[in-house]
Amino acid sequence: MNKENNLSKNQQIVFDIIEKSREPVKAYSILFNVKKKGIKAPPQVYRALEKLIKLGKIHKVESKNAFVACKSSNCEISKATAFSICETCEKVTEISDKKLSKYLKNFHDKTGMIYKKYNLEFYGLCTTCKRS
Amino acid sequence: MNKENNLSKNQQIVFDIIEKSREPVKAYSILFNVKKKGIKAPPQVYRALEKLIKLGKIHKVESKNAFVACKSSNCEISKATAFSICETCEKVTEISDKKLSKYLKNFHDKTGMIYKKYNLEFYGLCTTCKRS
DNA sequence: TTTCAAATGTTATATTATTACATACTGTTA
DNA sequence: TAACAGTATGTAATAATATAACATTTGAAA
Ligand SMILES: [Zn+2]
Ligand SMILES: [Zn+2]
Ligand SMILES: [Zn+2]
Ligand SMILES: [Zn+2]
Repeated sequence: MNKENNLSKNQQIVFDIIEKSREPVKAYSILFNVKKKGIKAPPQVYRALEKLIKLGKIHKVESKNAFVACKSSNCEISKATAFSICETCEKVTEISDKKLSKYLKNFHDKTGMIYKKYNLEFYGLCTTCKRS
Repeated sequence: MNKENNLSKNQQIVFDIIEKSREPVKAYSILFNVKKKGIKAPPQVYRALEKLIKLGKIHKVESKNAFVACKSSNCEISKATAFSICETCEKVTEISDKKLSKYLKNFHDKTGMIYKKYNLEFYGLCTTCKRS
């Protein structure tokens, strides 16, 4: 365990990769990149990912099977995630919008189901790609 | 082509499976179920799925890698999808809530990105599982 | 009837994720 | 300290999901 932040060795290694990346990282890309650090097999990566998600340090972008570090300091444990995804350049940005999250946290459907978590993914054109 | 609805043979076969199911269906479960109808290989299923999604006849539940028939008559071509997913029984329901979809269609982030599409997945406890 | 786009058939392979089991490390408590 | 529980690690094998590539067929329209 790393005393600073409670991450184990493998968890820290995996987190560092994701945190440094400017784009969502795929599990096998992580695996490839950490071979030199002694992580050799998929389960080691997937376990670290699972824990990091539980801790809210990273999120999975479901439609891309890829992982991003949490950029929104207020989602300690990630129960409410929103992303914008550019369909052209594939850039992914975490949306932290108080109003949006409030709206969605308070949303109830007709059936009376209890919502504990949500994930929202917007697809479109980022400002850079819009211009070109 | 089936004149009734513009679906090709394979598309119709795949759609029928999904439509009849009370739960989201996985691609390889479809494949298994259509072997008897002459569809033998993954690409045949994935192509049909892709087309059906484009047509808005089905949606992919991203966090489950599974497919459901569209229940909301107003999403002809599916650019705005929302689901509720029970974490206990895995039941998935398409949410059609005018206010919600209006809110999300009009949502804009700070960056000025243009949104063309979204997918929202709520996780929680359905009314049945809540009781037990 | 030529033509073109869409759909199909087929083989192989790529990518993503989990199972299963053995071992080691960590902190807590008897 | 010794025993214990919970967490983390290492490793091999395999399951599950998805796509590439290429040949062929079909169907509607010009
Ligand atoms: Zn976050
Ligand atoms: Zn872009
Ligand atoms: Zn729908
Ligand atoms: Zn349920």
